[in-house]
Amino acid sequence: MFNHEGLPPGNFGLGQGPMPDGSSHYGKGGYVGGSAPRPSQPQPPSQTFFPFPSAVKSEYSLEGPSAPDSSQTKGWYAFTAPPPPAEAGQAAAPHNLHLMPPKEEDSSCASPSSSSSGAPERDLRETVVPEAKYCARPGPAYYAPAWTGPFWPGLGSSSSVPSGALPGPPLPPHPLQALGSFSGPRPLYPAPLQQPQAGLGNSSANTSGSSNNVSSSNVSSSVSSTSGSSGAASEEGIPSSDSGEEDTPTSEELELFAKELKHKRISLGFTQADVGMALGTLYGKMFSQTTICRFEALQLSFKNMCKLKPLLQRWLQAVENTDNPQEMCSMEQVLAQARKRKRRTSIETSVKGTLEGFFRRCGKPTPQQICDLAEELHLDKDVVRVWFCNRRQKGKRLLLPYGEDAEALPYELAPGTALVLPTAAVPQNYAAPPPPVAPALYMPAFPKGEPCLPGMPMPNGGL
DNA sequence: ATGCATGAGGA
DNA sequence: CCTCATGCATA
Repeated sequence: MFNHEGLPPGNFGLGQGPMPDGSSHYGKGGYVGGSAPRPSQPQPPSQTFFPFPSAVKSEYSLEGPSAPDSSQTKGWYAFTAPPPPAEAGQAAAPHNLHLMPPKEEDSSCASPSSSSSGAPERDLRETVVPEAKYCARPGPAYYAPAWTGPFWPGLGSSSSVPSGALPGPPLPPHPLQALGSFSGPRPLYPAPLQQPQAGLGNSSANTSGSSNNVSSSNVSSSVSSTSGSSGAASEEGIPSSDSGEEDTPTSEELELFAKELKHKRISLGFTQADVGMALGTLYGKMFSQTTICRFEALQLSFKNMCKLKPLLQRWLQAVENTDNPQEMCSMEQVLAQARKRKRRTSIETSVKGTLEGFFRRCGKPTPQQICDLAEELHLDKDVVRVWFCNRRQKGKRLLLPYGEDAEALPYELAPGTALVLPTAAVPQNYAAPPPPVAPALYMPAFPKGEPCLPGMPMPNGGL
């Protein structure tokens, strides 16, 4: 049963790739272990590597019910000691999973027998943009710290960071010089609004109105919390380069802004991570490269885009008004939360195909179905559940043209109509409907798309 | 750039 | 348990 013949395609060459034996990437030397690119010699202070407190043990003992499959990763990051990959069994990779429908009935949602077929989801993604744009950064930003609050290195200024709550260690002064690669060090930080960066609790912005309002003496830039209902309150102290609407911008405006942002960012030689950190200095709320990336690619929810836009807008202005924008971002994240995070599971392509197939038929499987599916696929139930959550989330992002009539795009398509999800790096244009990109069909058209289970609430309606 | 994960908040 | 915002880790 375990024919794990197929190594996940694509984990070779890539420098940091996982082990070629397909045994997933657990080992990876561990960060502590030292295989990590620890700068042994003087290096730009970019990547500060912090030693993980050996104390951090995973309280998550893996051992789940399932044996380590090539595809799963049950382990939690135990920084201390990467358990030997029980490769032996290697099991998994149930290629021929017949994914039986849940014992009981349901032929409704299962039986994608034909599925497996490699269904290369987006693995063969086209654009592997060689990030030439990512300038001067030696490497990926490791560990974006949980935004530990604003920190303005050089700025002796008032930066009265309301750090009252900042538990984190004081950030060491940064040798910005390293950035020399850029123009040159110089004081900057235009106007660090030091706002009571409230919400340190990550939930800050979610549904409820975010509380990021930058209230500083001068600019009361409003981080319009478009999110909630509030929205009001914003004012425009900021003459944004392009549309400075603080309130719900239109899709086009967002799109435009995203482009502008990206363009300027690149022009100035900043990485997305830089920008994310810069936001931290300006607002106290830092964002990861991921988020910035998604913003630029318009891959966030409309609401989210609206929320972030003001922040980014302000950043743009800041860099534009300063002599040395470079420094605006020069900070390094210094530490990370050595938190235990479940190791990222690497789901095999074939398995993904199966999941995808299932998803087509049923975007919202019942817990039971999830269980069954998990069993079939030899995956953890949670992994499957999360997969569906993420898939749904992705589906929304991709299918919804933002704004209004989004409900017209149900997940389930006409039977037989293989949905060509614009999965790839299709920058979903907010305004214009994304052009039919290369047909990235993952699965052969399915036999039939039956509705999910009887009581299955299809997501579309409830969007 | 994107896949999988986490966690707050909401039923 | 879901949605949503977000991020680490990876490709």
